Amino acid sequence: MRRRTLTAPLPVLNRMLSQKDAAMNLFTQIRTLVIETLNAMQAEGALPEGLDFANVAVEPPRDPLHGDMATNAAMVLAKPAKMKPRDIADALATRLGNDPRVVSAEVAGPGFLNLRLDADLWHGVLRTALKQGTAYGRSDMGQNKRVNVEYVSANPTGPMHVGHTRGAVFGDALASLLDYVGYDVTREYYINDGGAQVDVLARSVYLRYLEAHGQEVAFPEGTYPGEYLVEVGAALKDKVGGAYVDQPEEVWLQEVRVYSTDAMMDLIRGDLKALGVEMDVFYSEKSLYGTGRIEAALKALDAKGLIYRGTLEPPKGKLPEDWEPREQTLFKSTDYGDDVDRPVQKSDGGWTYFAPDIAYHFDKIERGFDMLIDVFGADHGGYVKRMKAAVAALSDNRVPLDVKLTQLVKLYKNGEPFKMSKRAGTFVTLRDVVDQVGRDVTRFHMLTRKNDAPLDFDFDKVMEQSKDNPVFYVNYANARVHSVLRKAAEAGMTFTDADLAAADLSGVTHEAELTLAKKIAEWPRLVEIAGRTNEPHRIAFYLYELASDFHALWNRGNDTPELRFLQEGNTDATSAKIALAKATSVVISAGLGILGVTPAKEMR
RNA sequence: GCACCCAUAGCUCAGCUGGAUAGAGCGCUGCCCUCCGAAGGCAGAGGCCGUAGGUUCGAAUCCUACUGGGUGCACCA
Repeated sequence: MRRRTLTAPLPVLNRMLSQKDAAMNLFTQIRTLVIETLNAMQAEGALPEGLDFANVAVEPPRDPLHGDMATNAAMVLAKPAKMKPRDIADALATRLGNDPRVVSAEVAGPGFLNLRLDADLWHGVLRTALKQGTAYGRSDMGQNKRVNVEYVSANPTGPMHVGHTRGAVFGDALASLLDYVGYDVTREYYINDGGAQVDVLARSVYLRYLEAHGQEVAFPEGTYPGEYLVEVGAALKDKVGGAYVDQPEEVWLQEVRVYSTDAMMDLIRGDLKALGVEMDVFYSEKSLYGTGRIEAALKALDAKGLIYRGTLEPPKGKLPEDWEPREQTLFKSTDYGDDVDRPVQKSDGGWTYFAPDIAYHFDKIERGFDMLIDVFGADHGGYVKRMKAAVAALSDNRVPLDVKLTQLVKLYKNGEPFKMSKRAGTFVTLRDVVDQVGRDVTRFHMLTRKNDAPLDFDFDKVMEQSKDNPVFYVNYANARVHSVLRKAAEAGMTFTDADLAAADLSGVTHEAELTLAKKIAEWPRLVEIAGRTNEPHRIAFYLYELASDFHALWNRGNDTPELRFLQEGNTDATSAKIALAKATSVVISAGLGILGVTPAKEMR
């Protein structure tokens, strides 16, 4: 059966190869062809038995002049097969050349095999994109595994600021990306409402409450003087009247804590909404206290012999002033790759912040997730190892935890650094950013950099309508497609995607057109790479390249009328050209959808 | 002192589970356009991928050691 694939007619081949790969990813299709051919070669004795084809790759060549796709098969197999790479490559080339999809197969360099593919394959890609719409590129790579993406998790002590914004956008895009490649994704926010910072919040709100009662108040060190608490204090006054005035903390602290965190979470939910982020779960840290959850998690670790009483060595090189040896309850995280064991209980018997975090991740494991992802700010980098250790220990290495760190956002205004200072009140919040530049621009721009690289955000530049601005450039490409569709309709030509998918595309042959089609063919592959690496920024970069190829073709139309999408008075030719344009738009829409950006149909 | 992240063109950055002559934008140089297919186009110069070793048929990519930057380092979250 496998050998027959070499001589089977094209439609049969396509059907056979497409079943598993859903026919969407041309690269995996061709890779399958290569593997099948290698199998056939083994059966014929042209290759020794027992070779591992896992490292055989089919990739786009760096230089398009080399062809459409390249495979490293000969080089990877040369050693285990005890053959010369050229010999394998030659034999493989001859056989692949017999496949109707392969126009030419040439050996190059040290043993690369460069393939040129029949133009109809690229046309097929366009048809697939038009038929499947924004589902084109979806993958079953995730096998419906359940993944929990925890992101934002800002302390409920104030509005979200720019740093949170990046984490929110990144986490949200990552979650969408994973959904797109076939994971069952839960978006989750961990509310840090259990620690001492909530007491600080409560006291700050209390001061605003007194202020609402006409008292003169001062905000000592260690309280939050932010204006945003004024209305919370006033609202508290409306609720309880003068009940807490001049009362000791025992009377009001618990109540005000709850009241304040609720108010802050309302604020944060509003911020998230403004950014278009919708969480599936808000998980309260506080809910872990006094419910036995923390104790249960630590007991699970204890059962594995990972909890003990001990005294840590002082950190070398930089001894804290008030250092003194202290016996604590420790988690033996060094068994799982951490540098030192970590305390879970303070000397006064209370939990450290790490304890509820362990319990929280234990809870995620118990909820049955196959994979966990935490998105933290880069300043929490030192926390990664212990968290991974805890998850590894609690799940017996079954549940992988990937921690993604987001680097700083540096703000600029017209090229000048924009200094932030909480004291001076120039504290830039998520709302400031979204209100000024809009949700889409914010989201896209936040993803134009790898998560662990610092990001420049210039309020003016991100709004610029020019090629220099990726947000604009990508949207502009999409707008141009829709402009063509509108113009075509004015000229009496309207096309549904089904019309376009059924159109005769044999006229789409120009190099600039095929370049664009090939870029569209790369989309499913790119998505899988981005999904595998948990790197949504790759989507943004790809979209920029796709837009660039589209604009290049568009510009060619200025000099070469045959390359214009709109061919006056020629419905057939126009439908083929527009199929290409619309397929581009489909991919842009799919990509922007993952990033959480609304594709623009026109520029204003 | 230790750990983690980073180091690629003058600047800001991409670079796929290791692949061919390392890419993009800005800036620079030259040419073209100033046409609503508009918010420019085309071309060119520009690189010891921080340094030194190692693994490999093959390294910007993996390993080791350095150098330089960022972050974090017991009872704060």
